[in-house]
Amino acid sequence: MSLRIALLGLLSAVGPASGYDLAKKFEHSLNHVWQAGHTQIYPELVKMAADGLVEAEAEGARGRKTYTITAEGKRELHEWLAEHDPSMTIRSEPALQAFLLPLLDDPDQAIKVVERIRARYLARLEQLDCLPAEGSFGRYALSLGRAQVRTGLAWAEETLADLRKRRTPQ
Amino acid sequence: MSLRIALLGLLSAVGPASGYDLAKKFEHSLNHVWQAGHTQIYPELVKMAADGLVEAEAEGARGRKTYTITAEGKRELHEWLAEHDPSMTIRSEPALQAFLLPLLDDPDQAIKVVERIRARYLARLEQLDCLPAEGSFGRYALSLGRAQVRTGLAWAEETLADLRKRRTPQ
DNA sequence: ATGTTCATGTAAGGCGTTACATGATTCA
DNA sequence: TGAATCATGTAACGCCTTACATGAACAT
Repeated sequence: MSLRIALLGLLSAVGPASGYDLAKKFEHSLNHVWQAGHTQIYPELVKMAADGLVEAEAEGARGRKTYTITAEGKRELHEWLAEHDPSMTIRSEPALQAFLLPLLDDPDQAIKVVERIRARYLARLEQLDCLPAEGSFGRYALSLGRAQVRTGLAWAEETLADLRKRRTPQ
Repeated sequence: MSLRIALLGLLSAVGPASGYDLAKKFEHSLNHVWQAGHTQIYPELVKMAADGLVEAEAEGARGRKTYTITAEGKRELHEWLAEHDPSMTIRSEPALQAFLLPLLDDPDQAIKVVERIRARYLARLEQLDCLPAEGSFGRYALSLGRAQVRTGLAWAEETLADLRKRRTPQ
């Protein structure tokens, strides 16, 4: 259901757009919040049009279809935002690897794992830092996303220090 | 694939266990890292047994089946931990709501949304604080999980302060 | 002419959620 | 006897990923 909401939110924020545009926006502005590729977005827009949440406008150059949010779509969006209790479901592969770390007897191996996690967080942080302020629309989510990644990075640094201390007790 | 890994990790850490046990462990120790209910776990264990990663032992009382990790299972687990580049895929409903906040013109409405997010993070933090040290097996993941939740909570507090300032400019 | 970007889709298969369904054991 | 807990599963449906497939327009 949240994919719909994300699409409605983008349409509401940036105005009419094609599936292609929305896929780009996803990558550049919602990336740290929700993920979806064009193969998920195109069919979903068709369903949303069938449900009256968006309207497909006349095709333009290169088969381009422009979608616009409807009043009904805006209503659904606002209702979700105002009423929906956000689920705390989490599936984090870095955290799963962190969970499994004690299985590695060799501290050097554990260090390698954490170094890889650290590199991933770092790359992600750089990616977020390059995001355009973008009319500052996504500012709240961006500050949350950045903080979360920085937290992951800090955890990695601390854990590395800890593991290195254990490796060389003296 | 990660569900398998999580199950192999638990079996490796706590020894032979039933699907029921594993579902409980999931809830009490992997909760902030990965989520899965018994309806996902039971069929997965059957598949894993077919793939030779675990062995189902004789049935006990009340139809209980005990699973043990095999050498092949341990190999897969260690390989994943050592080689797998963790995916950064994230789908966070709180963050999606944060993203959409600027759509609300009324600051009071925005405040309500953030207050609900804050309450959810707070509840989650209390839940984590009640977790048993549990032989401290999940210690690294727990510290990461706690830090992540605290970050979300801090974001909510800051955002509330910011929104309240905007509401009453004087 | 060739490569890149724009633009759209389908299909198969796996992962995840919710609802449904059953029955034994233990404790009050 | 009745309620709670232990213990297992199936089915339907929806969400997500990966791979496949097509073609127009534009820049070099």
